[in-house]
Amino acid sequence: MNSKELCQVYRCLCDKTRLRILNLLSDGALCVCHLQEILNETQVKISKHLAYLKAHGLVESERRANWMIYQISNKTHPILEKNLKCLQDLVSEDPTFKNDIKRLHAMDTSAACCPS
Amino acid sequence: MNSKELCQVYRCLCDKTRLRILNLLSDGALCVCHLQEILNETQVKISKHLAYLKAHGLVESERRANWMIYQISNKTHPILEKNLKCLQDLVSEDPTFKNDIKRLHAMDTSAACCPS
DNA sequence: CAGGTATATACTTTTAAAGGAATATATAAT
DNA sequence: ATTATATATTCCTTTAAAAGTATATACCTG
Repeated sequence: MNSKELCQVYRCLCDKTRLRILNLLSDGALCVCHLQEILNETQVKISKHLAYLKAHGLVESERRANWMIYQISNKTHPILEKNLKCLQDLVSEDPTFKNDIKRLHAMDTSAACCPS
Repeated sequence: MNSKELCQVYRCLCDKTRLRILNLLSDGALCVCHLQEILNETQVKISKHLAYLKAHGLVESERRANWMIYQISNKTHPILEKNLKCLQDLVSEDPTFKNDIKRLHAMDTSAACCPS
């Protein structure tokens, strides 16, 4: 990874919505509608941020029937991995991140869209 | 540190010039003119990026006669420290960072502006 | 094929910030 | 006081990207 790619990773990380998405995906794969529900944001907003993360290699997507399942890319660079771990460390400090995870775990995962 | 502050740290990190500056300052305090010389960028550009980093608490400055000496803030948050360490790890991978450090070490530090 | 659901894209407006040119400020030297 | 040097600030133009509205696409069901 060179300096330009590194900047791009940081650009991906410097938006709160994207940090919340990455935080949730660090816990496991999720479909758009679940992210939308947990973050309580519009479909467009979530979708565009996911597109941004995907365009820069931070996440991958896979279609499952009507749903698109997103997950942290399994080809991530050490730098990104370290940053995602930093993010985990911060979860306990920030109410937003903390609450997102709480809502995720409280969520009904029996729906058709849920990755098994 | 909350999610908003975290985003701001990443915003500080998502510019190549600022990463180069932080990389150099990780090695020790430097005046503006030295940064300018090593990065081979205009005075305004360096000065504005330093102002940005200072405004967001990543660096501190101190006047020494005609010169302003900048250094990594000694009140940095663990998250930032981890990221700066990541940056160090990357130095060997990226020619720009590598070369900057090389130029720094080759530099004559006997000038009046040099922090002792 | 028609209709519904989930997601993506296009278009527009607004905002942050990057970079350059010119100018201002602070200190030092004479 | 004047001049020189180092650095900061202001003004301007341009660009990236965020958010919203509307529309398009993909897949499923009947």
